[in-house]
Amino acid sequence: MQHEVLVAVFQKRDDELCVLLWQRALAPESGTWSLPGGALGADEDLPASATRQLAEKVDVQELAHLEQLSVFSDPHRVPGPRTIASTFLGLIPSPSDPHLPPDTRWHPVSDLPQTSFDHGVVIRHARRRLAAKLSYTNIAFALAADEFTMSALRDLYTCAIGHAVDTTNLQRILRRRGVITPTGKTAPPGRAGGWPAALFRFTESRLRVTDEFAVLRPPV
Amino acid sequence: MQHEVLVAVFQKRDDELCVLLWQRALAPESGTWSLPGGALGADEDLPASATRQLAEKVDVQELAHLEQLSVFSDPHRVPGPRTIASTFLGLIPSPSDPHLPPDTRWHPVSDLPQTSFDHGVVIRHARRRLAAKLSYTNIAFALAADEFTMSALRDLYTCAIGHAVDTTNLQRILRRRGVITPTGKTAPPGRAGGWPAALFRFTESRLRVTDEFAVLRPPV
DNA sequence: ACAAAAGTGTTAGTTGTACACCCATGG
DNA sequence: CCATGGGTGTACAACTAACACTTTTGT
Repeated sequence: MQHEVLVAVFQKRDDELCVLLWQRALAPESGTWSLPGGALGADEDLPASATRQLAEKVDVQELAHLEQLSVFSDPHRVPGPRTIASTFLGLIPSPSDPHLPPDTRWHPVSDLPQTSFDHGVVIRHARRRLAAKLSYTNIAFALAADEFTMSALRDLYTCAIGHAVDTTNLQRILRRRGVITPTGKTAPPGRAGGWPAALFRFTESRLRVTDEFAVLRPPV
Repeated sequence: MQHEVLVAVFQKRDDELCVLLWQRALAPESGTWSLPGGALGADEDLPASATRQLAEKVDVQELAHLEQLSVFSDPHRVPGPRTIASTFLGLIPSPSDPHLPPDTRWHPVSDLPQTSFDHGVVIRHARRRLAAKLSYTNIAFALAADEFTMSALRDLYTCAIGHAVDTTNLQRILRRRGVITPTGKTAPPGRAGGWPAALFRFTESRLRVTDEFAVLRPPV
């Protein structure tokens, strides 16, 4: 019984949420696109393995967040010896361009190529998890730049969550929760003019739940 | 490399949330209390294995809900050959008393005995997950009876979530979300008198998220 | 001057909590 | 007729979505 790790690595690129995939050269399912990953090593746990695989195979170093998703354990999920897959969600900040091997490419999640085995399901799971956590945690820190304008952050939320987001309300929510902090600095306006935008940063760069109990919260 | 399944099975018993544990007779860690589970079979996936183990070893048949928690993969989490543990949360409805082997017993989660290996961590994870899901899903269906009064349901929430819950508001929330439905019937009052309580049932008996987006919800 | 982009403010609606009050029943 | 406990209603606070208006800047 084998054990592999699969990571759905997301990054925002050109106003699209993208996922990192590599194209299989050999059978089975040659030509289809796979998630990065590989066999679990003898003396590492799953998160360590995921980090190592990404560093080794696709030169991804700047992983800002990594979390476990579910385990895929169908005895016949892949041909050959039985292999259990532990899947992960990985996030990379936006202005960063890791060096990729030639068979590896970023694909917009809205337009995926044919994926290998059950990897398409994994990607959908990961995307749902990301969208959900954007609304009650500070997880966006792992996709954003160190410093950013509100409109950049709005674009990030918009493409990651899949629908329009109001900049004003987004700022209100994130500031009240203490998720973002103004730096005091401003960014120069674009070439079309406009008010110089204030710069913000995420207060923390570790996952934190910011809206734990929507209802049935404990009494004060 | 071995792969085992561990299940934290919860039930409300006597106004206490309880978890099912069995006491190890042999080394290692003899005398400590363990979660039910065992090795993953060659031709079953993880949920099937969890269900089978419970049915075989502790005669638990009425599992109303089962979901995956995280995987414990520390190479040295247990002595002997390396064993990866996939953990699950299992729920059993309240008026039900499965036949248990002599070494197996229900333990209130507020007063756990000494647990084996990392099983204590698993129990805490499971409990947190349950408490969280009570507030945004209909997961309580798996702990409640077929029909119940609001005060019975309030007691269930109170002991599962760990703090007082207002009956009136609980009913309002759950009815608005369509989680519970009145049956029209009433229960006779207790021996001290009082208004006969209305009976309700859960609208669905499959997990459903009822409060997906607390904020940043999609436009109508 | 004008358009673009960001800041400011307001309104209205929803949701949840806390709490007071009313009513049916058994002793 | 009273205590008990469930039902009904209201007041209040918190939050959010939607959107109009104002201000600064580059062309």
